[in-house]
Amino acid sequence: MNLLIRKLEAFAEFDDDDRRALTGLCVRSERMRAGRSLIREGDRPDHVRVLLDGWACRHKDLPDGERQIVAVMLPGDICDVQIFILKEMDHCISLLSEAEVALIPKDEMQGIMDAHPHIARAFWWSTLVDEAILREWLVNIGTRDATRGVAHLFIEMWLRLRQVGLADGNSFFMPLTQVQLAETFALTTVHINRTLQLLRSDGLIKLEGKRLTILDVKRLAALASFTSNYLHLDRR
Amino acid sequence: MNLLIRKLEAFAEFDDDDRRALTGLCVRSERMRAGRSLIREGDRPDHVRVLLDGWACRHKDLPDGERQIVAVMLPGDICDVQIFILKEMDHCISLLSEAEVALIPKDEMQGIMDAHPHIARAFWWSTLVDEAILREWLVNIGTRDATRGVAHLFIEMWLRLRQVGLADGNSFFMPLTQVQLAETFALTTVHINRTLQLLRSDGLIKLEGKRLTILDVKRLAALASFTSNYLHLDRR
DNA sequence: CGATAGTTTGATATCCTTCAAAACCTGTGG
DNA sequence: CCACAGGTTTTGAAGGATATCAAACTATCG
Repeated sequence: MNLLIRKLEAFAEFDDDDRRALTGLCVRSERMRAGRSLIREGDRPDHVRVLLDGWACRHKDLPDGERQIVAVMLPGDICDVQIFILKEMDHCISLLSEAEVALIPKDEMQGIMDAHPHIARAFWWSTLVDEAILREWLVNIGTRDATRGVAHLFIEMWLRLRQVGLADGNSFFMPLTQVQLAETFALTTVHINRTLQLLRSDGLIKLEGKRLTILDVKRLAALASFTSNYLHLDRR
Repeated sequence: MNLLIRKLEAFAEFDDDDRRALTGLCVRSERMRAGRSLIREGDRPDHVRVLLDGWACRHKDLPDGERQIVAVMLPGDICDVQIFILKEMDHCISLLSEAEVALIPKDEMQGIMDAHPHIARAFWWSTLVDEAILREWLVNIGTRDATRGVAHLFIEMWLRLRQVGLADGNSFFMPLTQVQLAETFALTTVHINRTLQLLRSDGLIKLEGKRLTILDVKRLAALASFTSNYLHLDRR
C-alpha cells in the first residue's frame, strides 16, 4: 500500500477516486542506494519526489565543510509539494538509507491538485506540518540540551513512523549514524556518543545496529517534555 | 501602499485586478500596542492575519519558563496563509513593536486563492520562503557561533526590509531587545551583549536605541558567510 | 580477511552560562 | 520638571556543557 496515501490519511478523508489518483502519481519509481544525492543546492527541479520507502534528509553544506541536517524524511514524505515554484534549491536532499523514490512531473502534480481539492488540502497540511517540525527542531537545537534534544527526536521519529505503520511496537528502523545525529544537533560525534550512552544506561533506549527501541516511553517523553501537538496527527 | 502586495511582488507579477483583490483583503485592520499577543498555542484561529506595519514574532514557551523565538515577522508578512487547516496552533505569535494588523476571514482567503491563481501561487511562494528561513535559522543556532549567527540575522533582516522598501540605506528600525535576541539564539542576554559589543568594536554595526546600521556590509556578510539564495528574492 | 566506516575512550580547551550587581534608559505621575 | 519605577544594557568572576584532538576499538562488507 502506498505510504503517501497512508500518511496523508492521518489528516484527510479520501474517497476511492482520490486514492486512485494518488496511486497513479507514484507509478514511476526507482530504487536507489543509501547515500545517494537526490537534489543539490542550486538545482532547478521540475519533478516532485516522494519517498515510498527508506529515509532521506535535507541538509545544508557550509563553505567551511560543516554540514547541518535540517530535516529527516521518512517513508511517505514528499520532497516539497510545490518545489518548482522556486527558481533554485537552497539546500540538498540525500538518502540516509536505501530507498524507493517516486518522481512526479510538475504538470501531473498541478493537475491532481486542481482536480482533487481534498488532495490539495492534504498537501497543504503536509507542508504546514513540515514547517511545524522545523520549529520544534529549532527548540531541540537551541533550548534543549543534548540529552533532551535527542530524546525528543527519537520520540518524534517513533510517532511519525507509527503514523505510516512502520513502528514495530516501541522499536523501529533508525539508520542515522552518530555522525549524522551529530550533524542534526550541531554537536560533535563524541558528545552524541556520550549522550547515547547516558540514555542507554538510564534504561530509556536500546540502540543496536540500526534498530532503535524505546524502553520507557513515559520517562523518555518526560525527559524531553514532549508534546505531540506540533505533529498535528489528530484528524479534526 | 499595501506592504503585502509589495512583498509578494518580489515574486509575482500582478495585474490591477489581483492588486485590487489583495487591497480588498486588508480593509479590516487594527492598530495594536507592542507586546500584545496575537495568537496563543492551542488557539483555533479562523482568521488569517497580515502585518501591515510593525514587527511580530513566533515563539514557543516551554514548561520550564524558557522561551524560544522561532521566527521574526516583518511588515508585509502573513501569519500562515492556510492556518485554519490545522486544528490548533502549536506556537504563539506576539508583537515586537506597535503594529497594524489586518484580519482576513478564512472564507475570503479561500475565495481569493480560488479566483486568482497568481495570488495563490504567490502565497505558496511566501510559505516556501518562510520554511527556507526556518532552515537557515537552524544553521544560525546550530552551526554558527554567536557572532556569525547574529551577523547573519542582521543581514537577513536588512534584505527582507529592503524588499518592502523599509530600509533607509544600510540602516533600519530593529525593535528586538537583547533579551529577545537571546531568545532567538537560545543564548543568554549576557552573551548577546558581549556579541553585540564585539560587532560594534569591529566597526561592523551601529545599534542605538532601536535603530540598526550596518556599517560594513561586505565584511559583515563575509563574517556570516551570507548568501541570499534562501530568501528567493529573484523573480524568475 | 583486509579495508573502510562507525563507535568508544581519555585528557584538555573553549564558548557560553550563571549569579549578582551596577548603570543606564524611558516613560509616567505628581 | 523632577523623581521614581521598571525595563534594558553593561560588567566581573567563576562554573559547566560541549568541543578538540588523538587514538583504539569494533563492526561490516566486498
